[in-house]
Amino acid sequence: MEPVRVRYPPSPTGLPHVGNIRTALFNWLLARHTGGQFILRIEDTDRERLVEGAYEAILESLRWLGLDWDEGPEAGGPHAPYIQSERQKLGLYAEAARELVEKGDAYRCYCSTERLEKLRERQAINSLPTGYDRRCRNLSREEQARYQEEGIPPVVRFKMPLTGRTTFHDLLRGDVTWDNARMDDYVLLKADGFPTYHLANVVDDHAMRITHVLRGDEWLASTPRHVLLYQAFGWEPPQFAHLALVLGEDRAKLSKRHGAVALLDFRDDGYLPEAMVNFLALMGWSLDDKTTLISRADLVKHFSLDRVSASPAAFDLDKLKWMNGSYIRQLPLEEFTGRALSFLEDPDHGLPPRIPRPLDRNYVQRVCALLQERVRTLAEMSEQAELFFTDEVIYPPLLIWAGMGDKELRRRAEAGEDLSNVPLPENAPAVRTWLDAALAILKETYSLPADKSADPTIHHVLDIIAGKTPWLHKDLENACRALAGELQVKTGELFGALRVAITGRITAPPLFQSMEVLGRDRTLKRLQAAAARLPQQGTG
RNA sequence: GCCCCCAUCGUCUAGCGGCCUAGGACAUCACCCUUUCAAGGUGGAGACCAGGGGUUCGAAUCCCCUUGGGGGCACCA
Repeated sequence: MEPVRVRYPPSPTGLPHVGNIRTALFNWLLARHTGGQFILRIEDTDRERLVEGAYEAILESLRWLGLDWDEGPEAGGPHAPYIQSERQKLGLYAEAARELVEKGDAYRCYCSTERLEKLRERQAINSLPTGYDRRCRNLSREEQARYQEEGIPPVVRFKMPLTGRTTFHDLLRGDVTWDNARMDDYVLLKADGFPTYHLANVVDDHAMRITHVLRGDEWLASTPRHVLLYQAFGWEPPQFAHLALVLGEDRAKLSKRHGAVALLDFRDDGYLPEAMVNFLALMGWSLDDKTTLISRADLVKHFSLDRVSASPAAFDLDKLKWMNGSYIRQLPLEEFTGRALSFLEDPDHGLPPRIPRPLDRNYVQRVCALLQERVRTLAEMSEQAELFFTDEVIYPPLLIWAGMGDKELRRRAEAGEDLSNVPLPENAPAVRTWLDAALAILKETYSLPADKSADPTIHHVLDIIAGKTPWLHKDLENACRALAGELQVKTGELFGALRVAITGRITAPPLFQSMEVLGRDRTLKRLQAAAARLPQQGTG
C-alpha cells in the first residue's frame, strides 16, 4: 500500500476515551505500516464546550501509548497551524465559506435559534423529517439587506441539491448511497465565525493533503455531505473508512457509566501501555485465527484495513486484565520493578500515604519477584505489596483458622465478614503452642549481616560451617517442616497458621519466601504478636 | 418517525462457496502441580453460524425479506 497521510482530529471537549483512542491507534498503525504520516489536529471550533485540561489529556494519552505524530501541535509541520481555532484566526474557513456563497453553493441564513427550535418541535409533533426548511435559501436582495441592517449575524448554509443521490465508496463497507433530498441545508459557518465540523474537516483535510479518513461510524451519515462539499469546491475527496464503534460490556455505546473509559484512567488503574495497545488493536482488527498477543512491531508490520471488522465490538475488561497480567509477567524483573516502583510511590494510586517514600529499590525488587506473577495490574501490586512495607499487620485472630484450612471460615473471610468478635475455637491454646514453637525454632535462624547479603549462596556455606543457619527461605522451610513433624500436624495446617500470623492474610506469596523478604526481625515480631493474642494452655 | 450501518460460543474473533461434524483467545467448569494465592499443564462444557426464503451439485460464506442491535437526523464534534 502507498504511504498514507492520515489524521486524528480530537475535540478538546472531554477526555479521550478508549473508543476514540482506538481510532487514533488504527490511524497511527496505518501510517506506520505504509510509511506515511500521522497528523494530529485539534478541532476546537466549539468554543462553548471546551473543557479545561482536555487538550493536555489528548497529548498525554497519545504519548502514553507511544502514538507519535509527525505533524501537529508541538511537532509543527508544513501545514501549520494544526489547531483549528488558530486556523480560524487566519480566516481560512470564512474564506472558504465566502467562496461557496459566491459560487452559489451556499447561502447566508438569518433564522434565529428560537425559530429553528420551534421548527424542529413542529416537525417532531407531526412526525415529519427534521431539518432546516430552507427559508433563507432564496432570500431576495432586499430581504438580505434588511437583515444585514438589523445586525443579525448570519450563518452560512450549504445549498443541498434537491434531487439526485450521492454515493461514496467506504473501504470497509463498500458503496453507500444517500438521497440528496434526505439531507438538509446544514450549517458550514456558525454565527460566531467558527466553522462547523463539516466545513472545517473538509477544508483542513484538503489543505493537509489527507489521503485516508479513518473515523468512527458515527460519521458515516454525514459523509455524503462532506463528499458534496468536496465536489462544490472542486476538490478530490480522500478515501473513507468508517470504523465500527466500541461498545460497553452491556453492548450499549461506551459511556461514563461503564466505569473507567477515559484512556488515562487505565494508566491510573495500573495497566501497561503495551497491553493497552495490543488490546485496543484487537477491537476490530485481527492478525489471523489464533494470535492474541502481538508486539507493537508486529502490529505495525501486519496491520491492514482489509482485516478490520465492520461490526461493533464490546469492551471486555476481563480480557484486558488477563492480557495486562500476561504483559506484566513477560517483563524482565528489573523493568517490572521500575514500573512498579513509580506506581507504588504514587500518592493516589500506590501504597497508602502513611508508608514513607522514597521506597528502597532493592527491597521493592525482592517484593516484585514474589508478586510479578500474581498481579494483573499495578494497582493490584498496591494492595498485595502493602504487607511488606508495614511493621505490623492487622487481622482478627480467628483468621488463623481460616488459614489453617477451615473452609467455612475461609468462605466467610473472603466474603468480607467481620470475624473480630467471633469466639476462638477450643484448640486455640494448642495453636498458640505451635506459634511459640515456631518462634523458638526460627530464633535459631540468623540473618546475614547486611554487608554479606550481596551473595547469599557463598555466605550460606560459610555460615553452615560456622554452625549458623542463615535467614533463607530454604532453611526456614526445612525448619518448619521438621516442626510440623514434631508437632504431628499437617504441614499445610501449620504453614497456613504461620501465613496468617506473619502476613495477616489468608492468601499471600509463598510463605517462606515472604519471610525471607520480610526479614528476621519483622517476621519474629509478627509471630510473637500473633501468639500473644491467643490464650495460653491452662489459662482458658 | 425517517435514513444508514451491522449480525459466528457470554465476550473478542478466525472463516471471504466445498479444507467446518465451525478454529483460537478471555471468562467458566474439572483434574494435575502445590504451604495459601497465582502462574503453568491437561481436559470439558459452550455458536444447530439471529430467523425465513432463494441462488448453487454444494452456503457461516452470495442475494432478498423479517427480526435484533447500533449510529445519524444541532449555529456538537
